[in-house]
Amino acid sequence: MNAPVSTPTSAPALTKNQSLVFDVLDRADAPMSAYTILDRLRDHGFRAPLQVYRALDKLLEFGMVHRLESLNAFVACAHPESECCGKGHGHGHGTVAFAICESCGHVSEFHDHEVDHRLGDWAKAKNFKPAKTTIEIRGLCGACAA
Amino acid sequence: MNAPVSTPTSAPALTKNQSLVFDVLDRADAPMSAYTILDRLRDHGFRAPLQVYRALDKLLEFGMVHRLESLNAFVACAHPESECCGKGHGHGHGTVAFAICESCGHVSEFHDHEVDHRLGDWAKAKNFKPAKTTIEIRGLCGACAA
DNA sequence: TCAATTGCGTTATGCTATAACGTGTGTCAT
DNA sequence: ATGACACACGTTATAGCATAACGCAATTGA
Repeated sequence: MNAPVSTPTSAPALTKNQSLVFDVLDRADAPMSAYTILDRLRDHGFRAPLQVYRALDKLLEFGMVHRLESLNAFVACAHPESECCGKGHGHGHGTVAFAICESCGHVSEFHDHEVDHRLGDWAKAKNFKPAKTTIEIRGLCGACAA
Repeated sequence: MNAPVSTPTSAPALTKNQSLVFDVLDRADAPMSAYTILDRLRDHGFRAPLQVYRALDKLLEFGMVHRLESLNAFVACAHPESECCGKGHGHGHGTVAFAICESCGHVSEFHDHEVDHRLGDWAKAKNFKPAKTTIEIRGLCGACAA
């Protein structure tokens, strides 16, 4: 009784734990640490960090969640349109960048093809084979800077 | 007897602890965690993580060391030429990017003005005020990919 | 049916980072 | 000089992030 359950709607079928973790992240308006997610899910039977980390690993693999390296925290992917962020099966659309407001915590996810291109060129010139690229801008969002 | 000691040579005068930490990083051929640095310096009287973290904080502030967010580790700045990386007093030269080999651990530090420019444009358009930008490419270096 | 795979739960542990306290030492305005 | 201040330092304790290693249950498919 622990296998993924296919939903009427979208992409890869999520297990119960994966759904719970994703829903928490998707409803959040700021990144959450694994332990914060754990606390949110105690009422649903979560007791240990591994339950969260295992779900997160899968969600990351599915491209439904991003990890913010500079925060050790996680966010739901902001543009669920089909194969969002690179691996799914489809094409994805390259590296995603994040602008993180240090005041309100809000995160904007965006993509810049030219940036991708420049970093790709550098890699090619150096014979470096990129696996995963992290771009995170920390600062103040428009609302908070005002 | 705990004040910075001015050296004949370069930039900001470092205290004993700061020098020790910097030397360890500078001699390393891969990023080091704070705790690894601590272990390297036990023989020099280091006993606690804070001794390392405090030194690192200053070295980061001086722009002599970079933190790799995706690794929770630190490297000495690769181009010590004068005011390296942004804050010193001088101008610096914008955001630095890192290519991190997941096989041999080697880190290449580089700068791409166009990438800076594009990210700056995005920020301007969104009215976002950047404070610090992280760019890290993980993958395989030329030598290891071969 | 049986082996392989995957998800799950639990306990224990390890790694990363900082809080809070007190000490000593230089600087400098008074 | 002296006292206020800033800063580096040392120590203990604790907080926060992540994974190892064990075993069980269910699904899949040869």
